Amino acid sequence: MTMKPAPSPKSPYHHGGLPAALLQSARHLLEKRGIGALGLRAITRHAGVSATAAAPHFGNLTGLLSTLAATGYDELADAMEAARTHGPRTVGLAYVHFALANPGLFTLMFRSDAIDRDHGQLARASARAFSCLAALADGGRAGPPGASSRAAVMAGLWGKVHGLAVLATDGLLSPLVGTKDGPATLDALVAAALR
Amino acid sequence: MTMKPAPSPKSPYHHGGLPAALLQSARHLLEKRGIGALGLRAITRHAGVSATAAAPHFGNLTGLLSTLAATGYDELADAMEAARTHGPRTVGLAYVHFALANPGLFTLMFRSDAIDRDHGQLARASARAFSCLAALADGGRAGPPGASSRAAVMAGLWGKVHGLAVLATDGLLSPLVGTKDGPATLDALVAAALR
DNA sequence: CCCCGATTCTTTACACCGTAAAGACTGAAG
DNA sequence: CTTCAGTCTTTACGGTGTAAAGAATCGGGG
Repeated sequence: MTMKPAPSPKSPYHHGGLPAALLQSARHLLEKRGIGALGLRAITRHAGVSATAAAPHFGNLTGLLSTLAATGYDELADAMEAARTHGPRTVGLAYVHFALANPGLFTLMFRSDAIDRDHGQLARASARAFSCLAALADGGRAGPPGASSRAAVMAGLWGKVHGLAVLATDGLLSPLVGTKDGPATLDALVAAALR
Repeated sequence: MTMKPAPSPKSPYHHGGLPAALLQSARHLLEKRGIGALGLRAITRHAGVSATAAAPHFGNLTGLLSTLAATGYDELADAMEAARTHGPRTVGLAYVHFALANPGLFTLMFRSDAIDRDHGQLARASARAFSCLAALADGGRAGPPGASSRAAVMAGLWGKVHGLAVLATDGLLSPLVGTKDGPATLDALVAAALR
């Protein structure tokens, strides 16, 4: 086996880590200039390669963005699993915190017209993230008095958490912070709403 | 005052109701072919005018889409106000029902990178729709034992309703219907989750 | 060692997009 | 009748995603 030769930045051919570099450039543009700046030409330009250099690795723009969204779902699942050790109530907070920490990526992960939900890597990663929520819903289900179906409590929990995340990242919750007798920060508002 | 001459479809100039016709074409394309098909050229082509005919009325594509989104917020506010007479609990259902009945329009209404939230007509209409939810949150607030702040119950209610609407229109809730002992239809799932 | 196929990356080209600019046409007011 | 403001068309420009063909490089089998 040959040691990886620490990609020399001078050679124009065989970049060495182009896929990772493109994903990094895409994520950088996504968070710095918004989702509207996520063009194939902008990404490749930022990575210093020609406009069609992504095709051998990702096929087309949708493939690249789907792979990027997959890494987002992986990170989200990791965050939720880590939060589960701090008690089940904190995993909803972890969901919203991930969205607020990576607003562009979170938005991309739910842009069904920009990504391909059948993309292998993306399908696997999103299934893992969603199963975290399902496990949480099962755990939080009380005895038989409520008698809500598994699907209903899952939808209710996911809906509330996801809605708060979407509204918060879109800035639509900001008018509610700082109001009289209300929470002073977005985090506090979300935490209070999740009770 | 002169009677409006019932726009003759033969004269190429002075269409008569171009703004309304363009909005109708846009909405048609939006629901039939998805939000990705909402291009200025596609809309004007469908309306039978040249590609730049929308500029005098809407300025640019963002202006047209913002106006379309404004009509969506108006319809949503109407639906919620109508539902309020059937008891406060049904207005959340009205929110989700509107999203499911007009998935493309609902998606557009929250695409902050495709519309201009400062657009006059849009800002007015969305403020009206959001104030309906605020009123609902105020009405549903129980006595002092809960002691949740106004902002917190507003965020919780809006978040849950909006999250269910978004997940449902994106098809992410469909895998939950028809499961063992679960609701058989999307509507039933949403209604159960909103309890 | 050499060569050859597979892979990576570049250049070129094409169709499409949003929209700025300038011209043709129309309705109405003076 | 004249004029003017508003409407719609044509043309043109820079931008996009990506298909196609060529140059450069790597890896493995003679």
